[in-house]
Amino acid sequence: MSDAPVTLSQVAREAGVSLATASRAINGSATRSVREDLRERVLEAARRLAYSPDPSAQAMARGRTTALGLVVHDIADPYFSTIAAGVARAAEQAGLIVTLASTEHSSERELAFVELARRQRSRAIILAGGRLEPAEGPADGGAAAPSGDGGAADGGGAAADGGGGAPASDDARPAQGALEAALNAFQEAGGGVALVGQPIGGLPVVEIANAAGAADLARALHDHGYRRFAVLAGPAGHRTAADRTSGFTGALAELGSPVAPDGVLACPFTRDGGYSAMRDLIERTGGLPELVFAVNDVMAVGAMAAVRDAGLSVPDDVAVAGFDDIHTLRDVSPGLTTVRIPLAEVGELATDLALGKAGDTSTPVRGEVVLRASTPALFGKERSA
Amino acid sequence: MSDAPVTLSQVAREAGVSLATASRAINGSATRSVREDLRERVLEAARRLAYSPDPSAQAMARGRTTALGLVVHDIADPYFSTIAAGVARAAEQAGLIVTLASTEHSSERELAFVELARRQRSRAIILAGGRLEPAEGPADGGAAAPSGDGGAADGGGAAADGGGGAPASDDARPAQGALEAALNAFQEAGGGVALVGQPIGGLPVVEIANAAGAADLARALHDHGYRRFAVLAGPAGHRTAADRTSGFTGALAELGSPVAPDGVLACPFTRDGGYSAMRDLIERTGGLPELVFAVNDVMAVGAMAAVRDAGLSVPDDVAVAGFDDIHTLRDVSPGLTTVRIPLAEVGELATDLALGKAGDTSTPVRGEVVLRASTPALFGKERSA
DNA sequence: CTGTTAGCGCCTTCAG
DNA sequence: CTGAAGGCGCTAACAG
Repeated sequence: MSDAPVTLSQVAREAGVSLATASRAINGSATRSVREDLRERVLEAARRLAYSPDPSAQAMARGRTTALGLVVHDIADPYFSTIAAGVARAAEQAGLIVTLASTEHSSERELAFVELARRQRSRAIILAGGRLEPAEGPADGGAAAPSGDGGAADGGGAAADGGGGAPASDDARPAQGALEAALNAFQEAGGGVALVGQPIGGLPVVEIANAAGAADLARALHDHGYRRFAVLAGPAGHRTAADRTSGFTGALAELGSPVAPDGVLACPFTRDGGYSAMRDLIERTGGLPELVFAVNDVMAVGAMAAVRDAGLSVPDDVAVAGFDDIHTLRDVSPGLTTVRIPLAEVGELATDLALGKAGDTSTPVRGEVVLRASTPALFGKERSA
Repeated sequence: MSDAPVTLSQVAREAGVSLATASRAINGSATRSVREDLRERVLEAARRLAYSPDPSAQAMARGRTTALGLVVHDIADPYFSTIAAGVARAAEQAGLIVTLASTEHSSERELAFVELARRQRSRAIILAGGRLEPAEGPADGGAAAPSGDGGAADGGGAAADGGGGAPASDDARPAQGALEAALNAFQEAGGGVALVGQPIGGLPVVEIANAAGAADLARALHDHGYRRFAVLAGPAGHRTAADRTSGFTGALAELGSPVAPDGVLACPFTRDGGYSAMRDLIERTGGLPELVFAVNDVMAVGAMAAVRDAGLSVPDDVAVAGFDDIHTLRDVSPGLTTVRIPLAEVGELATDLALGKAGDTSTPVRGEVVLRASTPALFGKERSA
């Protein structure tokens, strides 16, 4: 069965019309219209021959592709893969092909992909995940903490959502600037852009109300009777982490239960980061706080593991809360209190935004506090100091 | 900053050579070679102008794209997203762009994507995820079981918005045949193909030793003293599920501890499937088995949730084991005994295979049994009958 | 309303 | 070894 791809001209010949007519019949030309019977004949011929247009040719002729670029830090991370699912769905609905780029946290790759998208004339590009401001490596605060079993070597294979922003420092600025420039160039070239997380320059962004969500969480926990908190705050310079941290501590300060300065621990945005930070907290003299808020679920799960490994219990010895409500983690035990972010919807929203189907700005996506067993209500009972 | 993409001819002009020479200098023509100084000049000009070829144009001129199609059932599923991470890495290394398709379990979409890949002249295509053998729908054994919190619906919500396709699928069988045909056509058209999971026709496949892994697991558990088992077997007709089930039960039969026929429960391949099947098992008269093997980790986690919701404990009342060793689930408590499949490597392997860099056939990927706290060794102690 | 004619950006025979 | 010319499949001005 030789299967040399069917071309439009073959369809035209089969239908007995000219190439142009066939083209117009198939993708309803905006300007010219085609007589009904002819169009029927063309469509019929196309169907018979199983014709399907060559995207590359169309792209070249039209000057723009049918591709939507999606760049994430790590597609294996549930945070990103859920967003990707939303993007995939919306893209398909829009008749676009999504090209995936998993940068593995390299901002160089990220930049390269944006440029690729531009010269490839992608219809739009979606950037999920934040950029770190300071140098790249130092974020890794503590040593990786292996869990009981020899886990797969995946050090960072955890959540690393959002995060970007610009700490007023002047170092490491170039990468950020280059990215912004590339994005702007892409946009000027007619491409749609959407960021997920925090803004860069004035580019369209699906903002996630990190601070507000964290503040809501703080208030809910305070209502539950918690007063002494600690925060596993993620790496310095990580915008998402910083927003969640400040939203949380800010709300508590207002409630009169401020978090002590040494109650805010910097650590990697990963499972291992949460694990080691929690371990440090446990080993510290002075006792545990009543509740530890990890700025994302994956870190929270790492923290819970650290608690268990220390022979302690969640929530009896310390309560734990996270952020994101990663679906795959829905059944950890005890159930993890968190702030649910509708990640798949965020992906769809970002797609619409990038495609200009959602206005220029989108309303920030607000999370919803989900209280579970990891943070039971405290009825007057106090914990050891 | 107007940024009309730089074309090759601009580079040629800048370098003072002809278009042809520029082309040859840049992508080292196989036949003709270019004088050193000229090539230098061209390369220099290209660099200065930040030239980068237009993939669409190249694709059209060369007759093949630089795209690698990856089609998975659901990119939000950690199983697939981990494979995707491997594919993304290998593809980047090979200089290919990966186009992602998340079919949401619709074999029509799957087929459509394969055909898209063909007419789009993708360099290669990777299909991950098992196809169902018999009919499609009946797999949905039990009703979806919501967990404590109102989680996102995850049960069967799949091909709901299938659009208005014509394909009146009588008995899903044709879909399988059509898929195979499409894949063959793609291959004959010069594209590389790689499947992940089980074979289809004689196509290249990265096989996962599901039966062997499950058998290893069964033996390990038997060594631990377990004798009475049940299996949450996934949907009927699901090849992967069936292989894992038969591997497990087969090994046990050999060991003299066969699983009773009614100890094998069909259910969806999802978290909710595992949950409801386990609930059924619990509500059944006759008591629980010592250990329940769910054919994948996500189901196992659902099963553990069901146990907890029934006021029982894992592993005190019943031990649970899964399959895959999903990284994100590494910290569930108690630690889940499972069979580790190096999913990211599988993705890389599949990419190499599809690109013809790994021979025609690959050796099956063998899993590794990982024993954790969900299946403690049984030292003579018996459980209620 | 339909057909003819240029290209899109690049690769690749062909001459020179 | 280099330059000129043709064509990939399709769309979009132009005629007719």
